[in-house]
Amino acid sequence: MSKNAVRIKDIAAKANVSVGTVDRVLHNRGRVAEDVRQKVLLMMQELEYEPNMIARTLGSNRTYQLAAVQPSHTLDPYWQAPWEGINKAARELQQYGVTLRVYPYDMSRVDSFREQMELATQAQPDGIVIAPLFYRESLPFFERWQHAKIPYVLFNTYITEINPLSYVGQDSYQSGFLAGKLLQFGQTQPGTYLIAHIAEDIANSVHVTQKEQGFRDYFAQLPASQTAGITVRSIDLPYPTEPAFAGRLTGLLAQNQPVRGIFVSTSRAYAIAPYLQPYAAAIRLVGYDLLEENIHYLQEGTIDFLINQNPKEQGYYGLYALADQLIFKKEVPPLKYLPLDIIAKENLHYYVEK
Amino acid sequence: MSKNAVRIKDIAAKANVSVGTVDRVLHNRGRVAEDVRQKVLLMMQELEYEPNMIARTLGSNRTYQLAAVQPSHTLDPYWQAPWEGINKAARELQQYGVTLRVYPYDMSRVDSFREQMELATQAQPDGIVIAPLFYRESLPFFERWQHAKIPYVLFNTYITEINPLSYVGQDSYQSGFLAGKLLQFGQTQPGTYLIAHIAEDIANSVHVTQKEQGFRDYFAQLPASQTAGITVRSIDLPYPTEPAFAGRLTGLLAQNQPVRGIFVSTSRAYAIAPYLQPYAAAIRLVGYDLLEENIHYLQEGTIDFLINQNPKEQGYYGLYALADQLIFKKEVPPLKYLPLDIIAKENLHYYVEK
DNA sequence: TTGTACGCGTTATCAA
DNA sequence: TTGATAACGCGTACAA
Repeated sequence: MSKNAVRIKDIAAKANVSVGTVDRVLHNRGRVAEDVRQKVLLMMQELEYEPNMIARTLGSNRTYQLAAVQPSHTLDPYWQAPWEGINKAARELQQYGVTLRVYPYDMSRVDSFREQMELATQAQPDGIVIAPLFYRESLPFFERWQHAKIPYVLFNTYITEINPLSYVGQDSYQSGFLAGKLLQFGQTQPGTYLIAHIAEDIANSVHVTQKEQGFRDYFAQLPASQTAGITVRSIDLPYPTEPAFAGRLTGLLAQNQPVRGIFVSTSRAYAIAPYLQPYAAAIRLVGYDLLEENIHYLQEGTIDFLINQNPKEQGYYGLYALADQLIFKKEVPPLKYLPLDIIAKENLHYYVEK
Repeated sequence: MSKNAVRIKDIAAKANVSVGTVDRVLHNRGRVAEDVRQKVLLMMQELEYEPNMIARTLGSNRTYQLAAVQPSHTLDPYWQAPWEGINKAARELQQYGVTLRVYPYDMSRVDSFREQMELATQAQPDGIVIAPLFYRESLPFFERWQHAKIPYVLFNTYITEINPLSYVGQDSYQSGFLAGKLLQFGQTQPGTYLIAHIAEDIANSVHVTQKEQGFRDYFAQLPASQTAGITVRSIDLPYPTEPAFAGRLTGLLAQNQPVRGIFVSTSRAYAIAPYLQPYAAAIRLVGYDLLEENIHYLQEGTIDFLINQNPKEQGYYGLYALADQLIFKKEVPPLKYLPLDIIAKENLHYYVEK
């Protein structure tokens, strides 16, 4: 052991009290005379006491029930990754007495969300990680948790006006900005750049709005010499399976001013890719996330870049934020932005491996 | 605690022996009858015993002296990051009894390398992480370590023909390939693409050779329609401070066939950037690593992309590989490629923050 | 308000 | 070749 490990016992000796007393001031359990308290506190500072977390978790038989609320990973492929990240963290934290319960909801049904949130709340966990895709429906639960002093961590979707322990995720605005660069970079011809929202309820999704803002701001900040003849448009598309989808899309592509690039604001770039194949490299396509379908079109060349939001890491660090707070008593940053990885065909395999 | 945690005591009871005996078979300490040994082993399997690492490290007062050998972070800015990563890991591992000693060498002096390697070896550490920039001079030490059964982990620079516990770093070939894409992407005009080696002893550096190979292969795999009129050349430049440097470089830029892009094979893109400023965006520049000088030119626009080799993570995971082997008895993958992050002005701030 | 003693799961020592 | 038993540092009843 690091030779100079200061123990609770050392403080007790130096302060002429018992280890029980030191323990009480250490955890503010009360029942200790003020003057004694001060003396112990002083000794702790002098000796630079650092609690031994190993011994602490071994000694206390405390367990921590953590809850995770996210869209079902069996219903939507994107949510597989966060689910894995959360479970990976849970396995690592098992030896610290952590048990995890996941509450998956159907992201196409608000009532499913509310139902799972209610279940998670009823279980009275010691902490909650949540991807709050439904804005309005989330708020009342946050209030209840705040009142019950249950720490909760947001991931994937940021919601202002509330005070989570932490938010773990990507900076949507910056990712939109970056998408703009990837579409326009090296292109000199005039034409149209599209941002496509596929089956999104934009009004209820801060997320997508921020991406669009970033995307538009990229073009706005370009020098005038480069923006001449360039149009930026946003389009709303229905679910890819709807009959209207194909018609709407091909209509857009057949317009007078040629389309130079399309930025898909969600992970559904694969739905657009087949329609771009006839245009070969003439229309750039940038989207999000390493779904199997996206990977396919990236390798094939129709999708030029994918922006990876590190979904697995989002889940992983989300749960760890709770552990840092509850178990390790570390300071938890209120905001943890994960890097936006730019993935091209050539560096793809690094990401699919892990 | 996970209620059904099987303890050494449970095995002892089920096998009708004492915990001492179980401990002996668990660690192959010998001094135990073969039939008893088999019985205990069987019980362990039946109960699916998983050792409690927390209790183990608390009980054993073992300490682990680890050594790190890398170029001095005060002499070359690149090595600041790995140094930080190693130290971060060391801090986290402190409570597991890990102490770290760093042996920095002057990367411009072979004798300094040999000297520090000798010191590290003399200290008889329990494990070593090393960035072996000097190929030939490393080999004899690896042999000594192998003989002394000291596990060692390579990072940053891969050396074949030896058997380290693990290599942590980037895939040089792929990064060269990727650099090719970033230079050529979206460019249609004919011209020259350069790969510049600045003050590199290429013969003794597998590293750089692999980068060049990847770079050339990128252009080789392009469809013929895109490679017409394209030349790929490699150039060796002296130290940026040498008088010959500027002359050589400006001579290259003034040639008949216009230069479309330059790929700098090391972290010294900043040395070339000033000479490209007159050409504005006409010549793309791609390099490695987030050094302060590189960041400056990236923000300013002269450098288009930087490939980040995750140097901090290299150090961090390098040390952790040793800990996983020695302390946590986890399986250590022989190869851990870190992602090649593509960094543009727009996503820069994620990387400088962390 | 304070101190004592035992338990957490494992390692390590020493006696049998 | 075995089995008790005291550490490891801390939490926590319970007694004083």
